[in-house]
Amino acid sequence: MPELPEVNTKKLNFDRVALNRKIEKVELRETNHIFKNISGEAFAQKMKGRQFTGSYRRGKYLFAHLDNGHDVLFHFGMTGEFYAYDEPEQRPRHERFAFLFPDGERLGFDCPRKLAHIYYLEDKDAFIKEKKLGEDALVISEEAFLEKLNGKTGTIKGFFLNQSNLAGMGNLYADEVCWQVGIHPASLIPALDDKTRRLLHHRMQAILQTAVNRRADYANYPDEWLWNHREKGGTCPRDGQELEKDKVAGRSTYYCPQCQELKE
DNA sequence: TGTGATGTTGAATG
DNA sequence: GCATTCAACATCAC
Repeated sequence: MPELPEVNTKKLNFDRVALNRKIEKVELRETNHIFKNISGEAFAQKMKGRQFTGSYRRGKYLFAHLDNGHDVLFHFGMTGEFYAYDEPEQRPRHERFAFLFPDGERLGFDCPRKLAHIYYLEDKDAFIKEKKLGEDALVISEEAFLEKLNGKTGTIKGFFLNQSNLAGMGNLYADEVCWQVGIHPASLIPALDDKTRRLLHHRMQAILQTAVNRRADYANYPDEWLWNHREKGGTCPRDGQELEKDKVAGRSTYYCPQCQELKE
């Protein structure tokens, strides 16, 4: 689930449930590997009595601002998810911890694969700098995008996946952008002309904005996108060719062998 | 039963 | 420093 549009939807849910409510306590379940720079117990201690006052999404990261000036950082990995519920028996199966509010409602953080990361940050800007996290893909200017591409020698897909270039693109949206622009995901950046580079930026933001507007609800993505055809035996919505599957930049990649040109 | 899955990181390699 | 590949993290679905 969690690329930029999916995380944006999680932010909406988080804001609706958690903002400006006193946190009675944090309930800890099995949290191995989840908390990165703090123990679960210390995290629970710090949360007690606090409130979230706002949140900020950058790429796939969600920074939740606390009333003491610090931030809780959520990264959802592959399977992280918020669930809000009122009754204990509604607790999701792989809940790692939950915020309990005074009226008894809970916001649980569920993560079967434990690939999520939670940080407690006293200085979120220092964290962003340290991680070299790029600008958010939805708002990065064309100029900054071109500047990031400048001098790179790898594949365009690898560029999209590296969060220090820009933040928020993941495997599925990267395939979608390449398909819509009509270039093979393994195309090498030096071989891309200026027009193609600008088109990549434009299509990327159009796709992400549409996905955000549709709340990352895949069933409502346009059928003329690659998205809902991106599977074994799927065919290209443009020309009906059977899609091919390969590994590019170490990740499963779908593309149309007929209408996506490999530039190298 | 084995394989791969929307992510990140670190190690090893070129 | 850059880019790539691999393994690890742990569980589920096909």
